[in-house]
Amino acid sequence: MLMSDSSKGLNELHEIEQVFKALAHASRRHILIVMNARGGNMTAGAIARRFSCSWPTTSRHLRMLANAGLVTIQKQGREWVYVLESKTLQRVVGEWLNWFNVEHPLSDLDSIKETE
Amino acid sequence: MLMSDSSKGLNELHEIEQVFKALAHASRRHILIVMNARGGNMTAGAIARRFSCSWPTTSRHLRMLANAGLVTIQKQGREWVYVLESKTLQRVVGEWLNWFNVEHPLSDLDSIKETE
DNA sequence: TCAACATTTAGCTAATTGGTTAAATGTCTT
DNA sequence: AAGACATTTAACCAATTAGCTAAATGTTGA
Repeated sequence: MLMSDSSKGLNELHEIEQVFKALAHASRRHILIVMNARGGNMTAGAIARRFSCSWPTTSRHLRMLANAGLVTIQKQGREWVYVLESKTLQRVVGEWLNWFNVEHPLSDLDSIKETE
Repeated sequence: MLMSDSSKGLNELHEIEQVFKALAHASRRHILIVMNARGGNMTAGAIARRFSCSWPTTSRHLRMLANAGLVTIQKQGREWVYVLESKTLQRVVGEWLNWFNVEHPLSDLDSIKETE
């Protein structure tokens, strides 16, 4: 998909937003860790059985992870297989974190007016 | 402070929880980025002036960042200087993220049938 | 086609969060 | 001591979130 620099910037901001919101809840972080430990692929049922909350609640957590791009879904018959997208997780969080490694010239952000 | 292994584990979980909750809001991530760009030290006023929301709102965001250990406070006269703790940020988020780099022994369980 | 299965979606409520304005706390200057 | 200054805390309200139960969707197999 072609897009302008500013659209790309907005999309990146949106991605960061979705990812950090998804990571804000302990259950969702836990789901990612469990999926990772089990090789990155699990059915919804296998995930839901590991948690004490109801299936619909886990289902919604999974949807939020999917919206953030941290998992993808592959329907296989009547099972839905969730696939951990650890590359996306690494990229989005890692790149954000990297801002705090680099020396940034003051002039970069100094002129930006916050408007939120 | 001395503590048992399990207490240490609980404290680490608590730290992760606080940090990811703090990072869940765009304004708080923004505050960290601005502080970093300005060298890691800013007064509450200098921070608050950059945002369009009211001072008490920014003040609360700062308190949440402080509770997570991502900033510390140094009172200097009538000014409160906030200090970015980028080491803590790097350590907590980086170590969590690192789980998704490593091959975990549990992934051997992948071949074991889950449902029973 | 019917029933059992795997899972999500709908609809509701309780708890949490983020925003506001007004009052309070503590410091500096004269 | 008085008043300006820097900032937080208190109290309140609106929006969002996370949990639940019940109903719906789509799949498999007799």
